[in-house]
Amino acid sequence: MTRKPDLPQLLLDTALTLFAERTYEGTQMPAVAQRAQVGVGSIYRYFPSKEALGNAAFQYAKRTLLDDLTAALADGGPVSTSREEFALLWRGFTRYAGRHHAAFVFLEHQQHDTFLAPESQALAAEVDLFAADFIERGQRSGEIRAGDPQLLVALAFGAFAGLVKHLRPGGIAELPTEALTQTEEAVWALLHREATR
Amino acid sequence: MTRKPDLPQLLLDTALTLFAERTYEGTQMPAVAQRAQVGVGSIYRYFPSKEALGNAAFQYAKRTLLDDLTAALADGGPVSTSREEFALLWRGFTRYAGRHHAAFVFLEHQQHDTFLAPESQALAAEVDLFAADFIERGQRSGEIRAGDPQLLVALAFGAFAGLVKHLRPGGIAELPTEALTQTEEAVWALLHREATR
Amino acid sequence: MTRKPDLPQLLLDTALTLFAERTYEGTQMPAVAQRAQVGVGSIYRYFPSKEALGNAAFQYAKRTLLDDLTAALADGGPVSTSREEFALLWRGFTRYAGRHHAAFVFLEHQQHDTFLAPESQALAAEVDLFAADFIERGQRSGEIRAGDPQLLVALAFGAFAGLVKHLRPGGIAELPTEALTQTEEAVWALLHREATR
Amino acid sequence: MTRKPDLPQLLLDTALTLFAERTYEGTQMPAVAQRAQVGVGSIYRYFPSKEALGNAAFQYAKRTLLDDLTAALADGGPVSTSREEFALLWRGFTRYAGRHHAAFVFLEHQQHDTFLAPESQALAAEVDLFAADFIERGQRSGEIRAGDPQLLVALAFGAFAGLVKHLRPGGIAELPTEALTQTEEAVWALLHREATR
DNA sequence: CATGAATGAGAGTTCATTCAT
DNA sequence: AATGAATGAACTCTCATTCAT
Repeated sequence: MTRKPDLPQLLLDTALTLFAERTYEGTQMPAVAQRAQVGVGSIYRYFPSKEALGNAAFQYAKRTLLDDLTAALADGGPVSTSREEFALLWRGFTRYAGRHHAAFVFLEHQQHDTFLAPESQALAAEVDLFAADFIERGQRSGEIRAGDPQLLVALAFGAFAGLVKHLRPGGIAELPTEALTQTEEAVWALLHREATR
Repeated sequence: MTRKPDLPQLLLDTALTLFAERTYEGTQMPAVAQRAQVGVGSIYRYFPSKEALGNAAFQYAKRTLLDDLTAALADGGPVSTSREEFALLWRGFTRYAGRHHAAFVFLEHQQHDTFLAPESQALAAEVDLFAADFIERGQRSGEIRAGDPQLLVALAFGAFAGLVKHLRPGGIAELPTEALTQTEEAVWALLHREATR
Repeated sequence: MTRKPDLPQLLLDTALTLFAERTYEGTQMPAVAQRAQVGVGSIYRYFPSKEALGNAAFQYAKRTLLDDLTAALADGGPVSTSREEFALLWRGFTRYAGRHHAAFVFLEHQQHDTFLAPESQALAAEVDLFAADFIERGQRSGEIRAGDPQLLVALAFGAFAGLVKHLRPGGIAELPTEALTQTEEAVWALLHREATR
Repeated sequence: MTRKPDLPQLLLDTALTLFAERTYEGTQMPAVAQRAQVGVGSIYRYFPSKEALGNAAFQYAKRTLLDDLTAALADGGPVSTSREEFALLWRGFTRYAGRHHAAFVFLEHQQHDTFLAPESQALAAEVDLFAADFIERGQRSGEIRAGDPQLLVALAFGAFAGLVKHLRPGGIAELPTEALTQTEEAVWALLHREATR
């Protein structure tokens, strides 16, 4: 009975959706199975435990985000300013939040410490470093304001998360292009070096 | 046997701490009891259910935040610009995040829908309206950039939340004053009307 | 604060009422206290445990029944036939069921074994013996049909219990006199020696 | 892991046994599970709650009784007198009380109001109506004494219940045939129209 | 391979009982 | 003597995990 072409992936997606909706701890394995139209036992063929499923989902979400951001930079061709690079990253973010809404929401849940394995945490750090690198380069070129790069990442990322949370449940797709552009500029202002007031 | 001077309050604080640490769903009633040095049954004398405790904690957190923000404005004396008002609000926020760290972290958890009663949601909306009002006035005076006020609130609030999350577990108290000022300016830039780029 | 003239008795009555309404096991000590307008602790001043209260209530109910039956016989003056004696007993029963409705209902609950002390069981047996004695005398005089006296008691008592149960919640007081007389005759027919058919 | 051929039925039987022994409220779910040699969780696969189990058991008991009575009448062939019909009903009762002793005892517990759903109560009424119909026909033919049919049912049913209660724990099986016949006649006398005294 | 009935540790909740006031 | 807040064992119910089919 080979019904599912890629069961592990289906399970990951389903889990992500439910985790986003009701939290990791608030999601039951039978619920995942039911939503995926699969028997409970089948989950355990691919993931040894709920914790493993949670970590796999988390890692999948983070990795996909990293891929989308990297791809956004690569596809955008060479850029000469941080503002231009930011535009590409912004596109990467919005694309990711649009296409993997549940994944993004899940990543933004503040509390993963209960089940996150060191490996997952390392991956999370990788994304942060990727963003911090962008900040640092911008600071060196004078385009981005001074300060702890990680802190600036946290601010910008937090603002973007606030945006997505605010738009829920429709997701970022619902926002008109104009408003999205305005928002992009606001977040860039957060990073941009400029005498304010 | 009235040992605890104010058990309901103690329970609220304890619950908030644990909710911040491990999520509402990840927190067990016995754990709350143990942390509060109380028997499990005692919780149920004051809160009819875990859900009730969760809502009470949420409302307490939101109300306290609203109070701190209101107080910050009132104590700051009359202000003539949005920037000045923002400074007062910023102080209100940092004070709140410093003193009620767990409460702030809990409020920033993205997923409360599983247990939040309408009453709690109404209170949450109240805080949003309070902030939106500040934005609208700033927009009318030309100091704050155009756009949906609620969305701008979401951005600024999200940035601040990102900051607090980043600083965990030490909390905002650990941040040097200078860095805090820089951060304040960055978030203001997010809101401030000014041609960027 | 001497508010209650006879607290133990009040508690017994209250307990009996609740036991009748919701079973011994279904009745909580706080519920008894509340109904009696007393603090929980006060019950424990007079009854060391719920079990003790249950037994005391049971014994009180049985003893009262025995008293009422005995009194009915004594007050009725000397009787010469079993039928006459039965009439007196019937009056005793109806009076008891009318005045101590809760007590009667409680006694008729089939399952007391979970909490009944040997002492209480002995008292129950005493009532049975009292009734069996009446049967035996009637059998010797030829007025009451042959058979195990205890079994006949069970039948007659069961019929009466069925009556009271049927009349609930109004109790036996609601039954018109005529119907009550008919019922008395039916139960007597159950005992009376006569070739049926 | 389908070990039990018919787990729901097994659980119903087990529950009935324990309810008869120690009351609905006095019976704990783990006790049911243990007696049925099953894990606690398994009960909840078939009955959503203790209350549901209680109602299912009650309904099963009542329905079985109704079936046995109906069958007794059907199997007995056509009858011409109420006395003959009563004999068949009596056989139905004794058979039921013999084979489903626990069920019968449970049904005779006076207090089911705490957990009985309207549906269960309706079923109970159905049995009463069945019996009342027999009474009414007998009254019309002049064989059964005058009076409220339901009340007469209550009397006769109560007497039979008293019998079963008296015979516990051996049950009706222990009673010698002769005594059983005598009892049948006594209960018939309760119903039969005849000048008593 | 996939399934879902079965399990039992553990979560939420109740309640008999105690004891400081 | 009376009270009722406090307690925790025990109860009802849930759910991650297993395994016979």
